[in-house]
Amino acid sequence: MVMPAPAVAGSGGAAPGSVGDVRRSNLALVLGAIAEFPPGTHPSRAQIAGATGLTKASVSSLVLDLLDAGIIREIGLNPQGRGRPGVGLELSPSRAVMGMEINVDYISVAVVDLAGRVLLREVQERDNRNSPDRPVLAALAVLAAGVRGAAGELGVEVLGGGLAVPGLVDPAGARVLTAPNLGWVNVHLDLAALLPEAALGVELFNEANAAALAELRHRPDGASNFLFVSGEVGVGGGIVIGSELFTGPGGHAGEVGHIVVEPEGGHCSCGGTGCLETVAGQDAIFAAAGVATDGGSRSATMSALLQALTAGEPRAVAAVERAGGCLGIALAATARIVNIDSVVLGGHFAVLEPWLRTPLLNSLQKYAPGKYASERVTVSAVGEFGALLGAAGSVIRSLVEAPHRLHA
Amino acid sequence: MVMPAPAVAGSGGAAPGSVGDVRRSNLALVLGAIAEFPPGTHPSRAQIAGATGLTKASVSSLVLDLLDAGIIREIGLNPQGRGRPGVGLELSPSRAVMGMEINVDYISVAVVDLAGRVLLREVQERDNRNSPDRPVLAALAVLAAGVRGAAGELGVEVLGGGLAVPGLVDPAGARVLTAPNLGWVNVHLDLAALLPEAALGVELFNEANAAALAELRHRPDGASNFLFVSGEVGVGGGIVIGSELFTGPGGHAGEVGHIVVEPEGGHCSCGGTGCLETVAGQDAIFAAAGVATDGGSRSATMSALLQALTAGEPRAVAAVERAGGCLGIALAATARIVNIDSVVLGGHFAVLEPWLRTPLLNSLQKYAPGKYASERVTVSAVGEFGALLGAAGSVIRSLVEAPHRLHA
DNA sequence: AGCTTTAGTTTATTGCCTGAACTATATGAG
DNA sequence: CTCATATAGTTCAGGCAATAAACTAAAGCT
Repeated sequence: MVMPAPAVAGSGGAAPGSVGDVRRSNLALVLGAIAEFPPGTHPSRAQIAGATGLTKASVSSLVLDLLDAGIIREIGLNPQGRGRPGVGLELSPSRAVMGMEINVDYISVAVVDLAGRVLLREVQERDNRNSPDRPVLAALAVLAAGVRGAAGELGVEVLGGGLAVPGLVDPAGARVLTAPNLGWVNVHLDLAALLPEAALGVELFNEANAAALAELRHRPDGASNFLFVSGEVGVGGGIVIGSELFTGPGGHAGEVGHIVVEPEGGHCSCGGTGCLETVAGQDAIFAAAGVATDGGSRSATMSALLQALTAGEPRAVAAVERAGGCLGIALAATARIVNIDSVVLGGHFAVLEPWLRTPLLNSLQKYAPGKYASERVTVSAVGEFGALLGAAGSVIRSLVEAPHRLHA
Repeated sequence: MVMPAPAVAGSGGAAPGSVGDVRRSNLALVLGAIAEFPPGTHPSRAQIAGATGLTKASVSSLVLDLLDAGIIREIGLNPQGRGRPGVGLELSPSRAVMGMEINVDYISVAVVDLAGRVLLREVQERDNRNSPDRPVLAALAVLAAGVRGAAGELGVEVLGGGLAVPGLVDPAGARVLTAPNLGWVNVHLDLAALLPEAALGVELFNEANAAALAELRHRPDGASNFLFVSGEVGVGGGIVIGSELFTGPGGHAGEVGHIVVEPEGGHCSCGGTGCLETVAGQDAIFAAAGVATDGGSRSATMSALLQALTAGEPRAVAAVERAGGCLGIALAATARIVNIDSVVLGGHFAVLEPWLRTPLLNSLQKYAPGKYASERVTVSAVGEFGALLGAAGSVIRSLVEAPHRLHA
């Protein structure tokens, strides 16, 4: 069940294909095969040979490199009727990466081992709205250092990290171009300070994109093509195509929150007019539903909305129905442009799904008939920690795709 | 100027990376380097070595294979001041592919040599509207056979072909899923019959996608990321990202004609509501402008529209302005979803550009400020033969990317 | 003519994968 | 208990492709 088209020159450079590239490519192929085995099952070298098409001899040699680098380890035996049992292999549980998230109401970190298990997680409530970047990053660094220390005591080495933020990030690296709800514009982050001396450094992700990757890993239906819609204060999106995040040429694809859904609608913080976010963002829904309570916490307001919906209060119901209808228009456009037929609702869209679903499906039927089957409109499987887990998972994945970056 | 990230296992299969894959990858790398040199300049082996990063020895060996396969040939000498002159190389002018197109009002074929020169072209007017597929394909086969014979007399061998049709095609191959203006639904085409015994067979393309690829090849600005919008009876689109056609997971990305631009608008032939095509398709514009002449030819109606516009007739001007405004809404959505910042107008959008441009730019400013610079909204460089040339070019390109399919 | 410069080829070396033979370790039959 | 069988994993010779460096080829310059 492996099937990646093995590319040789991993690191995207202009290097021509040479013989050594084959080694790198096949290291990633073998490591990817190990990573893709179902959790709990530990493939043997022979099984990997079967899955990848490489010979047993090659796999043995490649596995040896990965063992030496400490990326994988041998674990137990796989008896199988007759014959010598295979030696189980798994991604090393003593190597890990750190997922980190900065959001409007909190900062959080998690340590995830290479096999994808969450070893530690810590959330700190913190009002980051309109807070400058440095103190936020300093607080995050303290949190990260503490968790990293705890991981060290468990004998786990943190190799690198991923940081998710609710805004557009510079795909090249360490710059947040705009994060309206944090009040950040073109902010350069000192990512290295978050995890000093980590072998792989820290990568920066858009929150919705990271959450989309977490969905990819945890989807029960195993979908490999979908749009993840993240409903927070803003409305974000992450497009997954062929089990890869699709970011577009500039790195900011999937901005479903700013698709025009009401040409004569209101102004948006992005400068546009009639964007989905002006109808279906949290603030917009709260206001339209009449539950906005300035000063109150966001989760309290959400509780009030849910209560109003349960009570069948017309204003609340109408607000959510309008949001659902407009979400449908945006998803219809997405289906036409990137030819996606599957949607995962996250954030408040997941919470409000019982009330949102029918107007959404009606809208999709009206504007993009036949493009989305109703069973392809689903709710997030990972919940509120999606961005955190996705940021970590993405770093693991990039290591799996280029293991030579670590020793070897 | 070469820089493709060289992938080893070209043919997408599950084959693991072996040593021989390096050879295939580098054959494509060398051939690509030759193909990308400006027309008229013929690179030497040494120049290719510099461009690709391979050593002179490797290039010599790879070039020998390509010469043996007849894909390239040596042509003249490149003196350069001191030193031994290099031997020029170019894609073989005695090998060619055939571009073919079926459209509403005509069928056409062209023979294009591997260097991209159009050797022969033939257009046959024919009313294919609501014509069944077999007679159309039979007529096309006759036209193709004639042109192929003429090419043979020039000493040119036709290796394969590409066929462009105005509808959604099955990415796997030979099926037209739906072509509303031909009246075709789920039609299987016997492509092999078009070019019997051609080494590479015949590939099927969507018309707008093929035209987008032709734009890519002929753009004066060298843009490698853009949306091509094809205005015909229907409105189609082709998305080019990183010099590659982006087709999405199902193969039908870029359907800009069916983005919702007027949520309370009219019904569309696709079953949707308020699609761009209902406002900006040729029939819609003609009707709104009051120049619809049933029975008259399409080009006569277009002339009437241009005359009305030049005369400043309010109804015609308003129709085009409305189309431009709605086109802006669709392009705004595209910018958000795939993060594209450049648009090429084709078909009637190119013809109407003088009247369309201002309302389009105003609309983009209103709905997606900052996403498209006005100089990134341009008119097609290839004109009406885009689909034809693009279909041929795409087949050449696939040969360049996998030269081992031919002899070698 | 002879020096310099650049193009292209030849040769030895290296790295990696493959295939086949070989060793290791389990189950099951007699 | 022992031997046949089956499967896992390793070792070793062979081949292919790229590299580096030396070498040959063909021009201009003095």
